[in-house]
Amino acid sequence: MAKPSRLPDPKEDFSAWYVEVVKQAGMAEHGLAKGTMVIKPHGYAVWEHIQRALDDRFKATGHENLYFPMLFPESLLNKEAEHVEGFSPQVAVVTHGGGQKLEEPLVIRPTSEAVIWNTYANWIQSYRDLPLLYNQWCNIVRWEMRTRLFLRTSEFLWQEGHTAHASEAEAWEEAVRMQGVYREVAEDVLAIPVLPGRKSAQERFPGAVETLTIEGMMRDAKALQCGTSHFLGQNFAKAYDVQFLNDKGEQEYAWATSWGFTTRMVGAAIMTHGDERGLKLPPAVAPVQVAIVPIYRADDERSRVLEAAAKIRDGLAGNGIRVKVDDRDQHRPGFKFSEWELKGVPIRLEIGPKDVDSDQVVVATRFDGSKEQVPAPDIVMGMAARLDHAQRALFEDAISFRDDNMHEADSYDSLREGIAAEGGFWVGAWCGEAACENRVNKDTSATIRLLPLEPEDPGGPLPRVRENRNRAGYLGKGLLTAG
RNA sequence: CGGGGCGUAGCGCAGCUUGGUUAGCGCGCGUGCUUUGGGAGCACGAGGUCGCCGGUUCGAAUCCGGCCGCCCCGACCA
Repeated sequence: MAKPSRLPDPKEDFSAWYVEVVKQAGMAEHGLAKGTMVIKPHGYAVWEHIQRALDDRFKATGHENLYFPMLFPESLLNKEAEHVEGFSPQVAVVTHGGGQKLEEPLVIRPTSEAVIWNTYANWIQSYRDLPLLYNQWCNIVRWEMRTRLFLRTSEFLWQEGHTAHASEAEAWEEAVRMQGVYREVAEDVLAIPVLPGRKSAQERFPGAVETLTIEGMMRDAKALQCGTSHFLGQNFAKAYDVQFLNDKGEQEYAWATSWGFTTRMVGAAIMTHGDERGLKLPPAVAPVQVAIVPIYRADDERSRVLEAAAKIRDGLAGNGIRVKVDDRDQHRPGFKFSEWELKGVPIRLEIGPKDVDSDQVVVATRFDGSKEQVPAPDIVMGMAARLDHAQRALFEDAISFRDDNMHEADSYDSLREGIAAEGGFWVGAWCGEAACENRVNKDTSATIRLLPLEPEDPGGPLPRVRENRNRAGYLGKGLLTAG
């Protein structure tokens, strides 16, 4: 069997395991400035697949990409009261340029509502100009006190959608639609099961009327916010004076949404699917879906084996599968097996002289650790199904883990004791008062991760909500706030 | 901002208490040979402003003062 792992045991020290696996698998490393991150090719490629999955869906739902500047005058941020209060503590400010002190400091965007709505004021005059359905891919900077690779970095990559609408209903629909897109990408692409809902007032985005969220459970049974879609009402339109003439000839403030999905989700995939051997990447985002490890001794074996490997590689690549032949001479097969497992490659093919002779290939599957011999001619045709199966298996495994760690609390004591003893997600009734929310946090270190999306709708998106539907909340230990 | 840790070769570390002449070890790296079906072995070799500034001393990685930076645990947050 396998040699002892060189990674920390995720069951004993999940945090240490996470940092080590990110580094050893070649996903990312620390940058020079505090909290910054160098995203390495293996990590960036995962992000690129996430980008594509999202961007395709944005386009399909009628959005266009554009780009706004990273720098804008500090005063712009100050126009929306809650927004400035929420963000000013973590904004990086540029005070000098060209060797001189700037007359007005510039902020590095922590998010772009301010700069975008300031510009939308010029773009929107009539209801005929609406809706604006725009998105931008960019980096942003938030001066966080505590940082972790991918999960919370001072600078991170994301997309931020910013839409403007002529009616409240249309904007709300948009916010819900994009939450749905996020859920689809989280679940179908990253194989991370998420619960959709809305945030409590305290947990809302600064300046939002409602914040819709999708929440995932990581392997330490803690929650991770996986994407948010905000219904901003008319708050930003009022702050930046974005009015339009409606079809009745009246001036009206535009209705807004914004929504974001970040490089955090690379970390989320790591924390949802990894094990003591390293990553388990969902095939949909795996930079390499199939790694072929050739095994040989002498030169004649080498050429025979590599020839067979190349043939399979070409067949797989021809079917659109991301495949790589690991023909490095400086490493032996055992090393390569371990390394590809660490890097989370879903399928590994082993081809040696014996296999070439018998026209077979050994197929090793990462998610369950299985190995089997398969006739070489069947490999190419069967691979798409294997990858689909791996994708589903990761998702289903994550669902059962989450369900095993989801509980209902029927009293305050059972909630408090349950969280302390078992952690995980807890569903319980909540009176809606901030004071009670704070008390729960103080007593248990848990936060309200989400509330039902539509309280009145008995067929609403939240399962297992108690009878008093608009008073129920999912409580998960916050990933970084739990004690 | 509190608490803890660390800064010595690409990475991980020892050396520092008790100052001393060519600053070590493991991994990695280069060359060669033997190896190759679960993280190879041997030999030779390359690689260092000991975080920065100042002080003490005949002599500082080591002692003293100051500064800077990063990581980890909380509070803030995607």
